[in-house]
Amino acid sequence: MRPILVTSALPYANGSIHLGHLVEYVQTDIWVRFHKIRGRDCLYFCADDTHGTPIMIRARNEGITPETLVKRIHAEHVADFRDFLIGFDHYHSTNSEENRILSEEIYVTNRNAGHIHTEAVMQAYCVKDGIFLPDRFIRGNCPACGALDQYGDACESCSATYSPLDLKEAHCALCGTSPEQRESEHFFFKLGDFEPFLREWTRSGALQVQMANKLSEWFDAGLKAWDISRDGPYFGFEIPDAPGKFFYVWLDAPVGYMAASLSYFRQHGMDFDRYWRDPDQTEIYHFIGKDILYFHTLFWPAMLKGAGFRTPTGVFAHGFLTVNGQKMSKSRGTFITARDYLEQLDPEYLRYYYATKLAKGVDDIDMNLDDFVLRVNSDLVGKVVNLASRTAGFVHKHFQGRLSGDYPEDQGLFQLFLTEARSIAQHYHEREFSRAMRAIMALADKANRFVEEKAPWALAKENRMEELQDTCTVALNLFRLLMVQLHPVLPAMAEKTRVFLNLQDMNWSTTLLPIFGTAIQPFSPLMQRVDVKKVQAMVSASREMDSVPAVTSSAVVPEEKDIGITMETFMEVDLRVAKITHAETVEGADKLLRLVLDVGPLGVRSVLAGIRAFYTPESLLGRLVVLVANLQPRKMKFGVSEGMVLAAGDGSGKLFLIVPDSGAEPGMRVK
RNA sequence: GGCGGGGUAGCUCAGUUGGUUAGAGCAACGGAUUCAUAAUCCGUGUGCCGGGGGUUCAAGUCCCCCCCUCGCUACCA
Repeated sequence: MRPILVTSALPYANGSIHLGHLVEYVQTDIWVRFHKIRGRDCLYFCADDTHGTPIMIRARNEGITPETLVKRIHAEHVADFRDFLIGFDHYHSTNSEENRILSEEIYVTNRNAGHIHTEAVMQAYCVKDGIFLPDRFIRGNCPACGALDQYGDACESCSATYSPLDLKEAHCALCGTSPEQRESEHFFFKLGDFEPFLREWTRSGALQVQMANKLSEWFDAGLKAWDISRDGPYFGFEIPDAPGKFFYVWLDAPVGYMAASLSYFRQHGMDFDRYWRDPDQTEIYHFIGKDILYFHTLFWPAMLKGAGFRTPTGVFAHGFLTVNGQKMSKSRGTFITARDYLEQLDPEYLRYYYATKLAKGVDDIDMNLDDFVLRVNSDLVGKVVNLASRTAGFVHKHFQGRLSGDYPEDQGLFQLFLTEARSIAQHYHEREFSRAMRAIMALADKANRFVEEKAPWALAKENRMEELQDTCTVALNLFRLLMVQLHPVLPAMAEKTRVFLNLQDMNWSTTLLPIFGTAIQPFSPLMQRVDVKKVQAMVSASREMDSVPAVTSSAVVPEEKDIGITMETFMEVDLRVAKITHAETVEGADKLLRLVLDVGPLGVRSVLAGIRAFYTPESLLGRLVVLVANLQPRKMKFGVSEGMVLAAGDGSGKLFLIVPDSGAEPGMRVK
């Protein structure tokens, strides 16, 4: 069996790891651990993706250097991964000497082979900030529909696409000044040179069929040269023989896989070329999100090919995570960071839950929080742990913690578990984790049925000691097999099991023979049930974190996403035109007026508004106002307020109601 | 608007190349049991398989149209 090298996509050093990222790291980690406990030579590498404009800007905003920012985030990421039991052999950084050397080598070799050309490009430049502005860093009004404050490349209102040059009243998203156009020489990687090679490689079995299909679309559209340079100042590596020009972050990001391994190989006196030059000696697998397929299945293999390196054996894409059936959302409290989770819950709950959902396809997976609690408690605590919990007591009470001297008659269960282990292993290998979990739980059911049938509690009463000990010995053996099979998913619990049963290890092969005649440790709970309250606490903690800067929404998306709220976020506020049908002062409240509003199809609302000082009830009757219709009802001293009426004010206390133009009807949506 | 994925029991999902009365886990309900972290065991499902057409001896499974939903995307990686 050839050694294998495995990677997960590099998280961008611009934000925290969240539950969406973890789908990938958990998936990869399970796969890696599976190979390791089967005795396969397997290494797992990853790194922080550290370069690019967003990092540079964020560091500038925080008044620190990009290096300092990147270092801080690195420490945070490493801690998150460690606590989620992600077992990297090495976690590196793209802002490293190894990465610079390799990036340069890949570039220079490709350049010398004629795969790089230059071309003048017109680009927006902000004089005040002193940088060229990526499209997403330019805001202005849509040239097509006039919508205000749109990005430089497309209008989120009317869907028009355009060049930032066409944007009206274009201004820098950072400082607000209007950018000027400057011409600049850019470097391009001639992807088209590699078309024959890529067409073949993508059909070589390295990709899932869905992904290969997607690629054929891109081939049909034609492969265009890739702009790989950015003008300084830019946080990244300067391009050799091109002062002031830097590698675009996506050029050196995947090289981070190599850099991480190089750093590790140097520390361990291992041969880099054996892995990265010779496809006959080793295998290389990349786990990625489906959003970054383009980089990993076109640019990356082409760059490697052009530089004389081997190409990956396989690229495995997974889908996105939804929570409660919807995209993660800060306002719903479902944008949950790794740390928010860890502060309340055990990482192995999540690892197991993801395992029950993961398969080899690219489908999105849903984390339904109610389902999460029920599933983990029922499967892990109720079925698996319970097996040990319900039998270990007898072993200690009656047999000084010793198992039977010989392995007893067990109705063929041990053998059955071993047979099943073969197909479970196959599922793991094929990344069909959900099938593996189902198969394991089916075995756990069988083991519990066995205990039920033998009724050890009855045997104890009837003083049938030998049968009692035998029953427990069988149950604990079966428990051991289950825990070995779950080891890739639940490494911490597997380790606790190893200690509990006094075993040497929890590897796959050592389970071929049953244990007997040995002593076990007293049973202590191997896992606590998921507490619903903790889940709720996690959700509300996440909701409170509204003000934190947005981070990228999937494994690696390192471009320009960090500015402003999205249209979707805005649309979550349901603003409606409402007609005041009744207004009155509130007894005992000197600032409030009670308004009764007609909101058309939404019915009638009673709202308490703090505008008594500026409006008399009589003056409001029949007027139109704007209501926040989906605000949670607020219980106040003077009654419940079912929404909020919008008013303008400068903070000094004076308020002016926002009034819809004539013609608007109650119930109309404001947008 | 484009592309892609979904729409199967209350929930999460399986359903191979179309072929016996459509399945699993969880939940629910009834019963048993009490060793166990109220765990376990037995039993219980008349589900317009999103809708409408069509192909076929036979369709959840193939073809066409439509609806809903999710994600991505917005001549760009």
